[in-house]
Amino acid sequence: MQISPAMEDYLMAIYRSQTVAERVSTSQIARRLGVSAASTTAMFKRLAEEALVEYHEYTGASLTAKGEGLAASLVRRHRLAERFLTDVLGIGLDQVDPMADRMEHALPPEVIDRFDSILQEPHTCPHGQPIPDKDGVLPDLHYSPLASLAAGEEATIARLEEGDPELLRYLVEQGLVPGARIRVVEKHPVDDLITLDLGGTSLVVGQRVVAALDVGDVPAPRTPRL
Amino acid sequence: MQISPAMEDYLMAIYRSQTVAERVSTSQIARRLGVSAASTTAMFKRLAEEALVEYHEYTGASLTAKGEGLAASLVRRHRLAERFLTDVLGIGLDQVDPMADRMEHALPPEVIDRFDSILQEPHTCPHGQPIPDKDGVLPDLHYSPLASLAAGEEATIARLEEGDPELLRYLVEQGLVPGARIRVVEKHPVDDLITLDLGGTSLVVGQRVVAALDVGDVPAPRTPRL
DNA sequence: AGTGTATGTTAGTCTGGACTAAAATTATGC
DNA sequence: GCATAATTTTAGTCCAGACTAACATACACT
Repeated sequence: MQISPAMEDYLMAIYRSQTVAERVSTSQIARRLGVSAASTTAMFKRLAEEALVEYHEYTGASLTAKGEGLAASLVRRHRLAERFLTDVLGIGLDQVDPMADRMEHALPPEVIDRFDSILQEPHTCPHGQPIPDKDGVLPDLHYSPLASLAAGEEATIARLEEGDPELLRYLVEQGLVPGARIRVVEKHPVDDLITLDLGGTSLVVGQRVVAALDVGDVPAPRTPRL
Repeated sequence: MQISPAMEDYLMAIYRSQTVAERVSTSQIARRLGVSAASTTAMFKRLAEEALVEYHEYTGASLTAKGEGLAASLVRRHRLAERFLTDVLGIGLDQVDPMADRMEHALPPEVIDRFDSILQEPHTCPHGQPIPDKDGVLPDLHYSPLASLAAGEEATIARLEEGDPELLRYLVEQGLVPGARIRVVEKHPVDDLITLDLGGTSLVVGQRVVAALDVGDVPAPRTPRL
């Protein structure tokens, strides 16, 4: 059978929800995709028929090797599309995720390959999420959470969580994007907030909003070669 | 109501079939889209409900002003996508039409606008078909059919018919693409064939296969500005 | 261990877009 | 001008993918 766009959406959602071969629940995926739990159950069954997931009633599903390979290539496609949108077309970081959601199902493999080489084989999307390589292997990026930094420490922003579009728009507006250099001014353990200095301006954010990278390997956009 | 991808396909097909406000028949569109006549009838009705076409039973449909405007923007999107695929990604002329068919429904307006400016507002697709401008107005390109040339005359290829993928592949392989300079060696009126000289090699083609341009305005690919 | 709440699944429905087969209409050939 | 051919429309079906409402299971707490 053919893999439909809907099946691709579910596969990606499972891939992104599942940490090291854990089962993923119906409601988790339903929430992530904005879909009813009943629809998710139905799709879990279809995916199980295709041997893309292993599904056990009432206890969730996990990707098979086949499913994981496919999902990795779909995530790769999505993240390369995002990189292309920002780096080549100059579209804002806060706009590319929904655009890539729309576009990804329609991008032929040849186009993805061209994106990859034009962008010089990037290993992160513009938000800092890792891009699986052609064999589905994720680069390991050893980021530290912002919460792990002590007051006074400096770091380079490496990744933003993609969950909340509203929040993302705000962070981009404030300049808190991958590559930005920050310094921790103060930590507020009680309410889980943290005060940052960002090139002179000061900013208060949640400790889980961004991930910091404390080594020199900044995933900044490179100039595409054409 | 929303315009679905299927509706877009039908609108484009009608737009491309209809010469100056003529009615277009059910079977014409069915053939073009590879779909049954019954499906086309059903869609004509849906489009009529949206005031995108004027539909009269048994005698066909024609685009309304609203439908024509929308169709023009869809054709624009398709042809700009093709130009992008050839000029920026370096994909072969004979492969881009089906790719653009897949991609077009998923390309947001912002992306189309970026394509347009990166490509420096091209007025033809890579096959030489005109690209409507933002107001839906087609550039008039005054090409002469190949059949109109006499033996000995020279011309620049301006357009290829997109109908037959197999034929298109062959022509591209032979180098008979927009921008190529040719000379008519001999005309065979009986079997409707014509012998061309193409930079030293000789080639026999049908008289309606390509359109020739006898002025200097060659729609060659330009270097994209980035 | 039993019971209440969370979460999951089943059953039944809807919609868009395709199909085939049969009926209706228009076009064509003699 | 009428019979037949071609085209178009209708009627009925199917499938994917969503939904809601009702039922089933699992988990958590006393």
